[in-house]
Amino acid sequence: MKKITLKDIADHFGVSISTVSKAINDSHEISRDVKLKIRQYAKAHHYRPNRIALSLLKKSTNTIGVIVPNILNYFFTQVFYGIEKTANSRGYTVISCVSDESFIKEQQTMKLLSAGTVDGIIMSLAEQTQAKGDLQHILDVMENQIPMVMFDRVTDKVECDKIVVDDFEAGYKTTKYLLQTGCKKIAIVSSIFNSSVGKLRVEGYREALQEMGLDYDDKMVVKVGGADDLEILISLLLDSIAVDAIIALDEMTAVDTLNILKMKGIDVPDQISIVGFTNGRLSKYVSPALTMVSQHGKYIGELAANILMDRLAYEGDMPFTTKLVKTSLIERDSTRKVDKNHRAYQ
Amino acid sequence: MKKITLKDIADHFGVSISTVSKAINDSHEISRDVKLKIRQYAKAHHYRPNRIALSLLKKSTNTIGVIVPNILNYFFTQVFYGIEKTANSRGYTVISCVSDESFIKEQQTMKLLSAGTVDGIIMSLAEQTQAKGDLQHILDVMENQIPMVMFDRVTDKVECDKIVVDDFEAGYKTTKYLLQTGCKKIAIVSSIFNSSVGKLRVEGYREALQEMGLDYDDKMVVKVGGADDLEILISLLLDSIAVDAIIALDEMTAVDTLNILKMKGIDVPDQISIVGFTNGRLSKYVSPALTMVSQHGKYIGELAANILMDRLAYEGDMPFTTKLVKTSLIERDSTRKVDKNHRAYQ
DNA sequence: ATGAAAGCGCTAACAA
DNA sequence: TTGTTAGCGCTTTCAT
Repeated sequence: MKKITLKDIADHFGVSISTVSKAINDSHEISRDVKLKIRQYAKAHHYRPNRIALSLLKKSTNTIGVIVPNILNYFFTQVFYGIEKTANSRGYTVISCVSDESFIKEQQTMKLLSAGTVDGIIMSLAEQTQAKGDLQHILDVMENQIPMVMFDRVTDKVECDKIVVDDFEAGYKTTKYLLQTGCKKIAIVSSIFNSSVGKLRVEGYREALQEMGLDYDDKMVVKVGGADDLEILISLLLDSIAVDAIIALDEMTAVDTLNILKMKGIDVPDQISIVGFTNGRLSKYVSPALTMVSQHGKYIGELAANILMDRLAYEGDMPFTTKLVKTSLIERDSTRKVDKNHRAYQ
Repeated sequence: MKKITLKDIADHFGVSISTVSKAINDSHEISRDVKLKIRQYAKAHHYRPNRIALSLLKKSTNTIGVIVPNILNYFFTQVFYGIEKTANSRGYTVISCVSDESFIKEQQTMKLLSAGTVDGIIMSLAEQTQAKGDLQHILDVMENQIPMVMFDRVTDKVECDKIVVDDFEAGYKTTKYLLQTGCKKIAIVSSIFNSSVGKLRVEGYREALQEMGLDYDDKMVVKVGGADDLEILISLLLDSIAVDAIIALDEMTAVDTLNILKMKGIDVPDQISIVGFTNGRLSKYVSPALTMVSQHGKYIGELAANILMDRLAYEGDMPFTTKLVKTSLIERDSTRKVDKNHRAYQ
């Protein structure tokens, strides 16, 4: 059985296409019996109005496009999950694309999506794009009047709705927490030093140190690139400075760091505390279970989808908003307990 | 700037729409200079042909729909990643949907996708659908001439291309391996006893036992539902039988089981070996690192996408195929080393 | 070399 | 109550 259209039904009953259309849309203009037999026939033959034709006519696709940098990253998976669920519940379909942290792929994808395929876009910038700073492809989309929500990795150069994790506060809060547990020499291991997110966390860290009258030392911020050997970098760090805490800016690095320290016979958290970013699936299963910063990925996804769909539904203009989502520190066993006396001074 | 169409360009130059269309598509019918100025103008104004209009005309959307039961499950994330990458490289867009293991949601999603939105579908059945056994919605899609590839959780009731993990062999191989390491009392902990996948693994397990002349005991197969407390179920198991190996049918359960055994002061692997299914991100980070069965998710995704797109590109009919993808056992530290003498007998 | 017209599947204003 | 027509944006014959 081929796909059935209004025309097929019209021909079958010898009526006009518009009669069939009206009958199926339960118009009052159509007589009881005609309506009945047409609807019955349509149901029997699994008639479904062609969404493409509808989209062309209505100039709206009921579809939103999502571009995430890396779907294998649990944070983005969670965001995507939140988006999909929310969009779905409001009758939208989701086209999902992965930029794979590549500028070119992001650019191509934006072009594709802005060619009438989606009503709006939710995205987080690829690392390469952030490093490069070329955002023309995104500005083009905005000029095309396609509403967009950016989350997590955003940029000031584009005016649109944004949802950002309060990464500055997260860096600040985490550092403060470690200081409260009595740590003094806090290092950072970052695999995302090119992204806004990574930079903000480091700034928050810096602020917390400064507030306590501690010096910021560039050597304490270890940058790990794809090809680098984390073990060597950490060894170098530990050899030159008596570190007593490490903040890892992503989950994998946190776990890797933990394992490296364990291999070196260093006790966690007695000798060195570890806090990791992005509370995913790994952290609670390693031992000691890692204290982590949760970014509430699913919530961010829901929020992004709702903001976008609200804008799509709203006639007239809405000002752009930027929502700041706070992180939560999930205390587990890779950090010492907070020193009560010390805390009293805060 | 609003979205620009062929008509806008035609009006601007006082030519016909078809001239513009031809110019943009670099037709030889159009004169050098007209072509040049039109193309230039189009580029300057970011003209992009409307994909929806194209789809309607060509009766093909260059889009494939993917339905996975649970995107938070790393296996499915991997498959999705493979699909997205492959589809993209061949010029296809991916609409991704999550059934959330729900029959209703799967049904709705199928309807949506089959309304002309996609050229083909890749899917894995929701657990509820497998339990219920009602596949009408899927048969409808096939009747609508929409090519489909099912992977992992498939069904005999639908004729289409399929990719299945050789779960029988995986269960068999895993059991055999444990026997070779000297284990005799092997239990299974399953959270997916309703799915074809779960059943096949248990059958493979059974076969391996039988081959060695060992009895299959129903009590050795522990079924964990969502509300059940794994710890209690494992305690009950261990109290009644002197188990020396446990096969966990998903990664989370494997890790949970490991932690429960450790808490009970049971040594892994000396007292009890553990093998888990689906090699994800957790397994290698826990200690002892878990021996796991890898299902090659990304590869399955690539394969599914290629099979589907090959079929879409092919004129004339192709017979349906079912590919059986073998699993790999990744030996780590939660199992004993294979007993060489024992192996000699195999 | 350029344009007119038909048509993909559908809805909606307007006629009958 | 039913039908005719136009049009969403595009390509593709078939004139001109």
